[in-house]
Amino acid sequence: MKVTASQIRQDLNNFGGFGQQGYGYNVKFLYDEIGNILGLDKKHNLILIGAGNLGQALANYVNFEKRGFLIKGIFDKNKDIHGKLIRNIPVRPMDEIESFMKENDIDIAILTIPKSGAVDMAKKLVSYGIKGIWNFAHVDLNVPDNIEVENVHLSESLMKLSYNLANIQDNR
Amino acid sequence: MKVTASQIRQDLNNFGGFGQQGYGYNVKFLYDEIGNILGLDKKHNLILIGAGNLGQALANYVNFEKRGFLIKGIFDKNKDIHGKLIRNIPVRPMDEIESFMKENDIDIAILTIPKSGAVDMAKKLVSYGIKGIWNFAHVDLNVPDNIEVENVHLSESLMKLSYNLANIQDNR
DNA sequence: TAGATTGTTAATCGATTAACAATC
DNA sequence: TAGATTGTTAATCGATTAACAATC
Repeated sequence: MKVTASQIRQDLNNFGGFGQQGYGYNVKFLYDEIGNILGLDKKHNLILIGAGNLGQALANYVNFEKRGFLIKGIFDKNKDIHGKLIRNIPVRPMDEIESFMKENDIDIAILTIPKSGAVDMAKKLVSYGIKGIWNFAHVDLNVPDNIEVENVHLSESLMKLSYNLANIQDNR
Repeated sequence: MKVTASQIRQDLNNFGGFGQQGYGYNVKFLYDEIGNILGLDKKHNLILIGAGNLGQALANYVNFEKRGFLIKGIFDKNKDIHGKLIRNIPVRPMDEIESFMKENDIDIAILTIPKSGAVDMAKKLVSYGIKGIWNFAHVDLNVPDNIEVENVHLSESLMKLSYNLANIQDNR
């Protein structure tokens, strides 16, 4: 993973001591402890905004559920797919988001809509009481400090690959 | 963007001077120069390995083409979708990858297959002469130093969001 | 006791920030 | 000339690495 032993010990020590000097780490225990540090012991109810290819891909990804991230509702502005089931969850119209959030104790929204509508949607979600946004739209959202935004900017990732490809001979 | 003016000037200075003291930056010129630094002036031919929801989402994303990343071939192991057109590109069986790569001057592969097959596929791609891999499988690939790998590990991203949500009150 | 491994302090390195010179 | 803005050097900060103590 290109991390030194020293780095791992330092990192772990920010959260406490999880091993035994001279003996080692209990891998299962350490794994669970890291999960707790990351907050994976807590359950989250999510909604998915935007049921395009990317949204559907995320909805179908089972491993998130294993980690306690439960997709409760799916919303899209396209009328043609309203009622369509994705992993047994019906696609709902956008104007039901507010009531759905209140009834289902939602704290995270996955944003997989085009960037044109993303900033406005983020504002609305905040006003409805969202706590975190997993943002796949290619824009930076402007939200209050107490709302967590985690960006997945795929175009930036691809440009990083591009840069590294163009500069291989310099690096190595 | 939570970057200071000083930081931007330092960063740009690693590549040269793009502005005029006392006057400012020519935005269009700077934008193009940054594109050149990132290697966006170069064209790349890509193949997509794995035509599931995520693969299809990426194939349908037009903006990559604008930046010079052209998806030339799509491959999947599922026979049922062989021949299916995604943005006018037919899905091909996996065993055609090698010959296709040679005939079409491919330098980047997008890996959107389950992690079980990803490590082996990466090895094969390297042996076929791939230069870069955009890896969406939830594993770390082990490839030679001169091959660029750019990882998009969505589960890590979600865990970061989880951690930040669990620790908001501490941070702010 | 010797070897191995984690915890913790100190040294080193690199990135960010601040300050100021150069220039329009 | 005054104000504004970039380029560049120096100071500060934080993260990585190295060294060693503690412990099995």
